[in-house]
Amino acid sequence: MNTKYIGFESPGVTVDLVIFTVNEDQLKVMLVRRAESPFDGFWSLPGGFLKIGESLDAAAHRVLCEKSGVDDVYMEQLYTFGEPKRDPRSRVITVAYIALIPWQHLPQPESTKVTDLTWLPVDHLPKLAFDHKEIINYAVSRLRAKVSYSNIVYGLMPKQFRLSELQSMYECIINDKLDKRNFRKRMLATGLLKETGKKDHAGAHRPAMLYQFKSKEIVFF
Amino acid sequence: MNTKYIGFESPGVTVDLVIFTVNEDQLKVMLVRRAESPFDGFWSLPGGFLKIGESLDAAAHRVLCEKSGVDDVYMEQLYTFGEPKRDPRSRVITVAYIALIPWQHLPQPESTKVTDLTWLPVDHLPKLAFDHKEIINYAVSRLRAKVSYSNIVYGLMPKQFRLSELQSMYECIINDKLDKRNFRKRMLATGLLKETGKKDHAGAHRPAMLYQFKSKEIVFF
DNA sequence: CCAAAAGTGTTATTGATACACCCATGC
DNA sequence: GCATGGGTGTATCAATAACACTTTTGG
Repeated sequence: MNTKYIGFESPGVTVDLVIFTVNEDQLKVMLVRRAESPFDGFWSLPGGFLKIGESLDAAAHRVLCEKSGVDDVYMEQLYTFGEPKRDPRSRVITVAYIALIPWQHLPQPESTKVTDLTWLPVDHLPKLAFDHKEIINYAVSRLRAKVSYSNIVYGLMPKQFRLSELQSMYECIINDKLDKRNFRKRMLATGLLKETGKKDHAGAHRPAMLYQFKSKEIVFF
Repeated sequence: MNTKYIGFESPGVTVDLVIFTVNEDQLKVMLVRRAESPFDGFWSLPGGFLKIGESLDAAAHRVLCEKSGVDDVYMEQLYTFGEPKRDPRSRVITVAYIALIPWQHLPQPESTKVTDLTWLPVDHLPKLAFDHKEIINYAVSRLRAKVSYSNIVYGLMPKQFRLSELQSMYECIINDKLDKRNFRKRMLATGLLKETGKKDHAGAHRPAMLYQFKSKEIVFF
């Protein structure tokens, strides 16, 4: 207890992560199964208590690595949720973060029988622990908004990709179809992409040029 | 101390307010003088510890009322700052809020000898307590950005105003001149304003039509 | 040779910008 | 009657949106 501030008993402080990926043309979020009361057995956001001496960003990175096995992804603070009753046990405020991971970069894509971790489409979520659905909804709206005025999708793309893959990434997130020619024009006009020179023969048809982002920087349009 | 979470000693949690107003064609922020160590005598943001049972928004409103004497103003959560050493005494994380108050609505506009409260232009701040200058800079950049894609200036205008006053409000915030005809065209095109029918004879010359916002709602363009 | 995704330009519309003069009032 | 801020319209430019066919490859 923080003895310097008598009368202001400190709430617990956690970080919770809304980790997005896109797979099977769906925007999905990572959830972990709770193994204790309250909300025993419910899906919840990955999170944890802030450690003394640890910055908020560091705590978020720690949780990210623990649960996803990856680091070096796009992450930003989302919002801080502090309703008094959001945790029925005691006062806990949580600093929520958004993280983006390309599906291809995940160590174990849906493999093995990890039943305590899953990826669910954001538009069909079951009942979740605490106020986590509210947090996810807010994160989704932030992501959807930001996609339209920044190159934040960068965080969800693999190193190299076809323009058609980039387009369907946008389409998954905003849940709408885009015109192919206008999309390509706009993307190339940003100057943020470069051709790799390589072509992708993976599809069963005409090979596509592979592109990559010139830099990791997220810029606003 | 939160006995349920042994090993995760809780940091203190505060809210800090970046309260903006515009006066003398300058964007200003409210500062209060600290009367204790650390940073004794320095200017700092109004703030306070979160009380048990109090939501973050409620705490922010409480501080707002205490310091400004007004309620019912535009307020939004800004960001949560939690660097381990931001308070040299002990671990404190702070949830920062932005609030906007029309200068005309302030109870005591620079009156009396309140030497422990002041309004300073955001572009010429002295050294402040803690990381408060960083918080203000972030708040200013958020406000400047938001002005360009929302009607957030609503929060800084009195009930009724001339279009020229609205324009100079924009100009103060973005620190740039705007074209009068284009500005009026754009503002009226939003459909958010209505004429009051009244004319303002306060100036020494041709009276101006007074306008007001149709609703308190903040909308994005 | 056929199915499927890759790739490519032009036109129309809309919104943003630049710009200068007359008007109404208080003094 | 004059100084001052109030009030107005048009032409240009830039960005966005709509739209369909040919090309290349794998099988």
